[in-house]
Amino acid sequence: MNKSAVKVRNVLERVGGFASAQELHLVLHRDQEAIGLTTVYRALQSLVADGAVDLIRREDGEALYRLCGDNHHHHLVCKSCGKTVEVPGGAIEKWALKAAHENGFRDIGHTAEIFGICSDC
Amino acid sequence: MNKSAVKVRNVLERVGGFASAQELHLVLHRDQEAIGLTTVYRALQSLVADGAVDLIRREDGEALYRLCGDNHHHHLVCKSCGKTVEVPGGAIEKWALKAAHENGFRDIGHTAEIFGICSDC
DNA sequence: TTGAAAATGACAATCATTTTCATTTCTACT
DNA sequence: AGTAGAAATGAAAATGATTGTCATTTTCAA
Ligand SMILES: [Zn+2]
Ligand SMILES: [Zn+2]
Ligand SMILES: [Zn+2]
Ligand SMILES: [Zn+2]
Repeated sequence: MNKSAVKVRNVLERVGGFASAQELHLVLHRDQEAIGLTTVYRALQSLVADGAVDLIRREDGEALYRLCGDNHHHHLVCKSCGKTVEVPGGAIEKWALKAAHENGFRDIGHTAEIFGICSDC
Repeated sequence: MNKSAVKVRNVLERVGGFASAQELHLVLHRDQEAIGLTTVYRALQSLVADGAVDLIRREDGEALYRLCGDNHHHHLVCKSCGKTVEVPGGAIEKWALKAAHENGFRDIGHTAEIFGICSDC
C-alpha cells in the first residue's frame, strides 16, 4: 500500500461512514494534505481491490466508499434535510445470508438504506 | 402512461431481463420505432416512478432497468456474471419501519440489495 | 376549429470517473 | 554518492451516462 492509499484510508477512518471520492479529496485538502483527485481515485481503486474498502452506489449512481470491517451499520436518511442516523443491521444480516445461501451464492455483501422525512421537517 | 412509455415497456417485456437505456434505444431503432434517446430516458424515469420498472446499478454505476413484478422484492446479484435472483423482502420491511419509527421518521422507503458470486461462477 | 398543455427529440450542458502523459519520487544496484 | 529504471503523481483532456433546454409537434377538450 503506497503513501496516498494510506492517507486515504486514514481519512476514511476518521470520517467513519460513507464518503464519495470528491468528499474525501476535500477533507484531505482541509488537512493540508496536498493530493490530487486522480490519486484519490487510484488509491480508492486499489483499496477496493484489496478488499480493504467497500464500494456502494448512491441512488444517482455516484460511488461511495467506506472502510471494511468498520462496525457495520446502516443509515436512515432524511430526504428533506439530509439528517442521517446510524442504525444497527440486526435482522438484515441474517436475511441477506439466508437468501444468498438458498440460492447458492457465496462471497456475500449487501447494502441497505432507509430514507424518509425526519421529525424536524 | 404516454405512447413512448408504452413502447419502452413493451421492449422491456420482450427483452425479459435487465437492459440499459441505450440498449433499449437500440432495440427500438432496430424495430423501426423511431424514438429519441432523451425520450427513452424520460419514459424509464416515469416507469420507475410509477413502480412499473426496477432500477439497479451495474458495478460501473450504469443504470439497468427491468419490468417489475407487482410484488415488492429485492435483488440478489452476481458480481461476476450479473445473474439476478429476486428475493422476498420479509424481515427487511419490518426492520426499516421499526428503525424509522424509533427515530421519528415518516414517509419511509428503503433499498436493499445483496451481491455475491453465483454457483456458476 | 382552436388554443392550451403535454410530449418529443436534437443538441448542449453537467459531472463523476478514466485516460494521457510529462514530471517527480522511489528503489535497487554499482 | 551516482544512476538507471520502475512506480507514483497530478494537471489537463477525454469519456460517457444522464439531464437540461427549448423550439416544434401532437393531443384533446371546449
Ligand atoms: Zn429532515
Ligand atoms: Zn448490514
Ligand atoms: Zn455468476
Ligand atoms: Zn423491501
